[in-house]
Amino acid sequence: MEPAYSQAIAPDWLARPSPEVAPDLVGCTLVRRLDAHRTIRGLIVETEAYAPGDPACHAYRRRTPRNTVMFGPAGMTYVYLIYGMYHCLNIVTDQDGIPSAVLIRALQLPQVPDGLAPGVGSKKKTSHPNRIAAGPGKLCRALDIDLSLTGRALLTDEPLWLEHRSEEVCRQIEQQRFALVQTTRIGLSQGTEIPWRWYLQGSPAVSRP
DNA sequence: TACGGGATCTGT
DNA sequence: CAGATCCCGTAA
Repeated sequence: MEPAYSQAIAPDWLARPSPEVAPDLVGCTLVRRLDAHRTIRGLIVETEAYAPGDPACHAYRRRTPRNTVMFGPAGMTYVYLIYGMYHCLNIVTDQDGIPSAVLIRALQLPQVPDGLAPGVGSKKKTSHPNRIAAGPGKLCRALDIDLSLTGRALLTDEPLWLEHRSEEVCRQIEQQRFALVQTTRIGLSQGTEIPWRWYLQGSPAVSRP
């Protein structure tokens, strides 16, 4: 039988302003279906919000071919290429017509996905298992996410979907065993003062504590 | 059509 | 702290 947490998060739950959704997504699970036999689950431990009026948002100026999915309804993926070599995964949020998204910045993986990490250009040392998805680019490399996965619905018959916090994670956050920390976002040249980054304090997978 | 910057990561 | 590496937004 299906465990309760295998139900995908519904688009309605994501149809709120991204600065509300981003902290709520911390502690939720991102699921990557690679093929019929392989599924990767990662605990979301770090997110950032991007919203209208925000100079760091890709949709700040206007609608373009790249950012057009951000203008659509919540519950879709928005993947883009950065620095010619890394991909970043966003969750589209808020009402249809309001361009906003949540960047998934880091995952805590239960185990190293077989044959995927640490990527094509493998290094001498294998990085710490808990840091294979510690950062938006590393996360996409670990889960084999590229531009072909942009504009996809987050549903269980799709390559990617989200699941709500487990009872255990809820308990740990409520009891403040995990503190949800709010800070400024990383890697920006504009909007650097807006505190729209959240992470689980104490998680070894956070990109920059 | 041309140009240059970017929500990153790694090794020095 | 520099380099890799390429898509895409902007200007011309």
